Amino acid sequence: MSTKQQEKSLQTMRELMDSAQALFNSKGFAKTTVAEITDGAGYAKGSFYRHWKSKDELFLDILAAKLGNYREERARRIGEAETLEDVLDVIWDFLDTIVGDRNWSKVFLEFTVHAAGDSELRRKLNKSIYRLSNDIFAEMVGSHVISGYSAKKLGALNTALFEGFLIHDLLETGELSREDVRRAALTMIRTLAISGEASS
Amino acid sequence: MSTKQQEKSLQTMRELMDSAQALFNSKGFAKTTVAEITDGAGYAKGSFYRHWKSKDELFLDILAAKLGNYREERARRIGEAETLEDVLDVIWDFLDTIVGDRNWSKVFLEFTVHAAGDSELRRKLNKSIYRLSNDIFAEMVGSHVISGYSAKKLGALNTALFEGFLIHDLLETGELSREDVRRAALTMIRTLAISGEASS
DNA sequence: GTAGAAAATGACCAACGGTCACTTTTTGAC
DNA sequence: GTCAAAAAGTGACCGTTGGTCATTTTCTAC
Repeated sequence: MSTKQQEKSLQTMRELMDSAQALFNSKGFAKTTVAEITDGAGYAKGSFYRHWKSKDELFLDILAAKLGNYREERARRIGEAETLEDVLDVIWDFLDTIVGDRNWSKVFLEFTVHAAGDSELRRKLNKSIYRLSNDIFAEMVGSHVISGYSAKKLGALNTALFEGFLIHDLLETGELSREDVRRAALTMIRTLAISGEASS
Repeated sequence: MSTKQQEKSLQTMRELMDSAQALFNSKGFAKTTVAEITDGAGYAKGSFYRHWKSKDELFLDILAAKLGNYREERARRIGEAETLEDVLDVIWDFLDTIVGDRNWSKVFLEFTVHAAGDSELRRKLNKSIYRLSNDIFAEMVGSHVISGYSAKKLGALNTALFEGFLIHDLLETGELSREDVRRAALTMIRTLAISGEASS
């Protein structure tokens, strides 16, 4: 098995991924063409399909590369967290990391919605580590919930508020900062975890 | 000025809009082609572009038609609302109306994200009545906020939670019901409006 | 009945994601 | 060094799609 050829192949993939990432950032996922990606890295269009089955697969790879680094870090900090506030801090630091800069969060959301129309792709995305699964969330906050409210639902609500903020950000209405949302999420989760629902 | 011709033109538009709406519901916005829309109504593709500049414009028209009916109703009920709970009830009834059935809410979100990549389209969508503007929300709930928290931010948070739920729904993770989210929103808004933010 | 205007048509175009037969480069055995 | 097989790289090509436009059909006013 030729190490040198494998290395070359990996190098090409890295170059294409870098080119793609830069383009996704500036133009979004849908508006970036495969030809632009390969041109940007100095290859022909056909080369792209030696490495990925489709543009979607490339995106999943970029996503995995972007997030893989943070799993360990997160696991360690979760172990240290003692209060509900601590846990939510870790979670939101992770979410902030995911979206990084503004443009990336746009692309991220764009792809999420795009993936929803394709059950196979949707499955892969849900399986990917990006979405903080409700099970993990429940495990993390479960011991802090004293009201009897479902911990998994709390996780889903937290994710909903986060992803809703991505839309807010996307449409540039500019009312909320990331910090506003983070604090509001803490307030919501804490109230539900301690007192349960407001009676109507 | 020919009344009969105008009427015929309007009739054609209605037929095309009906065909489009059915297709959007079953296949989503992106995957529905213009040719399918015109075929479904018994016209040729070129006819479509006599009535709309693009598929995007058609969607905005459908949106306006779908929501126009509910403005009056909403205005009346808002006038009658006395407590914060009443106001949020009206707002969430309106939001429920917007998304109607599950499929339409998918399409709705799909288009929102699609529009984000085009500044002109984004402007039109934000201007459209679908997004409950934060100003209106502030006007509606302002008098019930005693904690000093910005009423406009409350509106934006409410919208974020709603739109985040659309994503949740889209990805079919199935943890939350619409009712769950509605109650969680009430809890969040009420806590922030009365007590302000949780201290961390 | 006829001229002009509006509605309807479908062949056509450019752009795109993806395919594939072909060329170039690399590798390992001799 | 030679050579054959395998991998990497190429770009012309395909099907689909949103959108255009010269042409035909239908309707209206007189």
